[in-house]
Amino acid sequence: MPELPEVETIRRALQLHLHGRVVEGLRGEPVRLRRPLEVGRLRDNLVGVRFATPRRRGKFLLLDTEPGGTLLVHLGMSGRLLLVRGRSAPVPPHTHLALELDNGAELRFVDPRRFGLAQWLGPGEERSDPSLAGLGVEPLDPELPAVLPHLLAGRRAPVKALLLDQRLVAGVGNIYATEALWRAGIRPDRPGGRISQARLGRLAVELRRVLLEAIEAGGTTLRDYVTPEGELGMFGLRLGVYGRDGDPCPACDSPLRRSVIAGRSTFWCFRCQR
DNA sequence: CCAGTATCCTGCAGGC
DNA sequence: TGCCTGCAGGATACTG
Repeated sequence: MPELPEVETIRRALQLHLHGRVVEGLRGEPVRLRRPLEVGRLRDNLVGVRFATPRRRGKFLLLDTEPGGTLLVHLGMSGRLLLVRGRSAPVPPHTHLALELDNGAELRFVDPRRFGLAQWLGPGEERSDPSLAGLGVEPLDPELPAVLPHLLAGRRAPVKALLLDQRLVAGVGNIYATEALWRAGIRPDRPGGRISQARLGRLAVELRRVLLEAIEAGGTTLRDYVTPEGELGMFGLRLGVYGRDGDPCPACDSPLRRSVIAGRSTFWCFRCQR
């Protein structure tokens, strides 16, 4: 469920609490995630190494190690990373991987729906990894406004579906695509190639703004979002339209509508968005 | 190449 | 109370 801001929030927490830690042990089960979890390979490569500065690319976390190699993590819809103090804490269901750290804490990967991913990337494998190689522009990249018109040019698919396509823009998910389109005043079902330059400029600005605000707020809380420290994210961004079918539009009081685009729920204002 | 749909999973809320 | 349905922050393998 995490989108870019949630993943970035986790990355920052890991920067504080995982950076510099050495892996002393690893537990896991060979469960089928998006790709099969290769426990043996993870253990062989991770035990004894030290975590360096964590990176993010789109919704992926890249946990680099010294002297080399990377633990690649994607949280899918329901994945969480938890940093747990002490190893006697009860292990909740769907904990697929646990890294025992040299300060007595434990990094756990929990993912009930198993759409997520945890995989070892050896030095150099990052470039050849299929899901990383195809990722599009980072939406916080200053070049986004210049690039967005080219990405959408000639496309007839709904602009919302295009925003969700990680090969075009990497890191935008259902919530922030929905919110950015509302802020920009663009109907989510409008064909991507039929939006004026000026309005695409506004979309790029609003997308950037909503992502930055969400990062500032430490992500968005829907139901069960939890920071890596295991605390509920209670200071999440206040959403304008997502999940508010039938509620009055915060801008014009018209009842918000729900429709389905690219198989995903979309919320929008018939009056504000054209 | 592009657009649209089905599918992988579990948990939970709401209706009856 | 229980059972059933639909829905969930994602990505990808298909089909036309």
